Amino acid sequence: MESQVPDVRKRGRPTAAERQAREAQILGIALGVFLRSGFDNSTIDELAAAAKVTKRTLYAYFGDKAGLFAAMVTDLATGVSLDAASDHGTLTALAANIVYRVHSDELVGLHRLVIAEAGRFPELALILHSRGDARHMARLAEHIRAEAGPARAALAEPLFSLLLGEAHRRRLLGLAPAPTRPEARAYAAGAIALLGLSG
Amino acid sequence: MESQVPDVRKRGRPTAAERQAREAQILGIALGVFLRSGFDNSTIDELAAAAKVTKRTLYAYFGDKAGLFAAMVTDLATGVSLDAASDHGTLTALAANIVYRVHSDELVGLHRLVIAEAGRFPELALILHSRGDARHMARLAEHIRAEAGPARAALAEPLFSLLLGEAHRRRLLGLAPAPTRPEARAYAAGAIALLGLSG
DNA sequence: TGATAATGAGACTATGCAGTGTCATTTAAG
DNA sequence: CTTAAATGACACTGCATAGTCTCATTATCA
Repeated sequence: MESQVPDVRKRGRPTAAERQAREAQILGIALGVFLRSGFDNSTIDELAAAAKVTKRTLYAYFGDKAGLFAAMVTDLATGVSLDAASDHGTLTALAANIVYRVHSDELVGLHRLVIAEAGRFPELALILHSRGDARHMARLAEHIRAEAGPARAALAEPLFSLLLGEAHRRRLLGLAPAPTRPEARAYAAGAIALLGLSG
Repeated sequence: MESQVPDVRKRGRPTAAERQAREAQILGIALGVFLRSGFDNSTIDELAAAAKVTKRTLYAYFGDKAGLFAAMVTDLATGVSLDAASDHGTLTALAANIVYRVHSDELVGLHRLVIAEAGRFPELALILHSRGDARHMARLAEHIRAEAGPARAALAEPLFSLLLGEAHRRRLLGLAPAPTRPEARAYAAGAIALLGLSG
């Protein structure tokens, strides 16, 4: 799975751009490792090997294991909020998109990690929530305001809860696979209808 | 916190009843330890000390650390379903009760533990879900059938999702304290009204 | 009353792993 | 061209901890 990582193992001083790129690549790979094994069961050696980097470099970049983990979560949470910038279309389309993303293996895994380590890294929990759930609800509120009037904007939160729903709890527990696009669409439409937001 | 544990440290062969009682007591104490520190960060020595028992006894009872953890979750999940047997009153009362329990420190912590270890102990996730969420939804469905007709029994699942809602996600992330009884009641009433199940 | 199951106490082993130190090597920067 | 930053390679230390072993002791059960 890590075999397609370009082995740019090099010596000598890298340029600023190279260094930044390398850091980003390490974070991406660390995500994969942490998702597979969790924080405690991922070893520094494992992380270094997967990223094709030596331990020394990891420590130089991130200080320690916790630092690497924090950097990874922060980076990913930021990315999550960014890529959600595709903000056109109907409420239903937006909702379907949110369902699809929030139930994805990647985001469910990230949630699992942060929930598991919420005691050790409380600030990461806050970051994840504010850049994830809170953002999604804000965008839902905007769309509801536009399509159904400002009076109903308060329905954004319950709608979001329905978009996650029982299915998301099962996802967190590892009891169900990620939904397909059509399934996500249907799920979203059902939730919207239930709250009388269809028309 | 563990100081009120009766120090029944004894030698010699216990009666069958004593042994069973001791086992139950160990499981209860193990829950507390695991909730505080998580699975990986709880040590066998810590668990043994808290339960006022030697390591030997723990290994004799549960085989290994994972066995102790599994026994604890199973035991607690069973207890959860049992104590929910107070099954009278209105739908609103039932819902308020569910909200209160599901958002409690104990159950939230248990969920956190099982979510964190879902990879290592998938069967525990299933146990927790079937004896927790699934049971709650079934009881909601019964009450809805009785109060609003069988046609609306399908609303049990979305209702349950609303009863957890954003608040529960914040609980899992450690971002909010457990609700008080009145807060739970208000929360439940709001969800029920939203789905038009009030009258 | 004897045989033995069960436990306490705690030393002991084995292992895994975070984090550091050393040295050589390469290359960006000035 | 010179200097020093950055990295690879990897040995090494130190610690935490899961699980085992030994021995003495007590109480149950037949």
